[in-house]
Amino acid sequence: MNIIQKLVEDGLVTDPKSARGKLLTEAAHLFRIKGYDRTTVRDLAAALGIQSGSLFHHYKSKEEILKAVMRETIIINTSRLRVAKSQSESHSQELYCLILEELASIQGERSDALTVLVHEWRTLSDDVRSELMVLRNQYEAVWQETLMPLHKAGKLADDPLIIRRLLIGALAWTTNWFRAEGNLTLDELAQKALNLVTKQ
Amino acid sequence: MNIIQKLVEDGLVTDPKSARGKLLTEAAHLFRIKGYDRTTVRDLAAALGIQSGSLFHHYKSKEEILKAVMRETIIINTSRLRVAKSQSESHSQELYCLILEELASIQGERSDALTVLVHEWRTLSDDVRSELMVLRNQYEAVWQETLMPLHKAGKLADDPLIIRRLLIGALAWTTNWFRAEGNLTLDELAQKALNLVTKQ
DNA sequence: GTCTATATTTGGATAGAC
DNA sequence: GTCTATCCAAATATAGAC
Repeated sequence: MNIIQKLVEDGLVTDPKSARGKLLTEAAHLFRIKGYDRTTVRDLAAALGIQSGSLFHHYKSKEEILKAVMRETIIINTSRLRVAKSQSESHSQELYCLILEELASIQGERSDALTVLVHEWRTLSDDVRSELMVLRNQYEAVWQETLMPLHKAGKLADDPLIIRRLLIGALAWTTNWFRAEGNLTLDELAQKALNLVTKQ
Repeated sequence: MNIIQKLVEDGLVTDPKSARGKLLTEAAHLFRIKGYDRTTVRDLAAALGIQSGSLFHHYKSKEEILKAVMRETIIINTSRLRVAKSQSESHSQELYCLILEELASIQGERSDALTVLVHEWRTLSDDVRSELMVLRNQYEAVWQETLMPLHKAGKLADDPLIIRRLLIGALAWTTNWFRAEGNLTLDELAQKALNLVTKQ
């Protein structure tokens, strides 16, 4: 069974096939390409083929929609990281898997939601932001659990917190230039990023 | 004479002390902390101590203000890069200077405008974006003039285009975590970034 | 170069019917 | 769960006086 199906069954995320799920998918897409502020509730409703008033049956405000998009994205991606890691046999390989998985999330079919998460973070009200921060910290903890042992083994180019911070930016930015159709594959890119942060 | 004074005299940027210059400085600041879309012309006018209608004497639309902020930022920072490089005696040292200078721009007194440049790029209309792209390419050319010889000398961890792309993201992201008051200095951070992208 | 006053549009959100 | 109709607030931009 795939990750999302399991999370749906556990009641942690919305079923993408339900009305609410489609709303979130479409919202993520529009928020990504137009930006949250420039996406109107009328835009979103039109994309779903319904009237704007109908949206408020599902969420009580536009920000609630953004919050839901972000919350579910973090939950899904944290699960993806955990699964990706679990198949590894060494910490080095774990790190490669984490990098590849984060790149895949940024470039893949759920790229909309993850891009929105990065771009619209400051758009959130303080309350919502700190609520979501708890989840983000869990996501980052998965990285640190791999980076710290590597650092202790002397295999990291710098300390884990610095490495991760530089890596977040470098990987997130790929959304602005990497294209799957190009002559560089995702695996190759992940390998290049791994090379930069580990000692040879 | 400092860089900005020279650019003002050459008519390339607006004098920061003029009414228009103050407008741009304040706009950069508000666009950065609130985002372009959430900054209203009334916000901007209030911050300047004038009425909203008065803004349109200087620029004919809100987007023209954003465009001016970005245009001048790229011009100023391209000049800064060139000056920073010119003091170097080797390509390696040049690269260090470029990294440090870009970090300083992101963290320093002109950080507002540069942050806006990165964050609001997609906010621009297609026309304005391609107009500004010409200037951005000039900025990137300064980097490539240093990176390519280093690569030919076998001192770069990967090819110049990849290195620069990963570096852009890593450096831009520092705006989200680096604080000058912390125990890491900008020079140390620049050195760490340099270490990652060059072969030891 | 700034003010006042206002035109005009657009946005988020609500209420009640179906 | 969606529709229709609409309220209300907020936003960009304009016009003409000073």
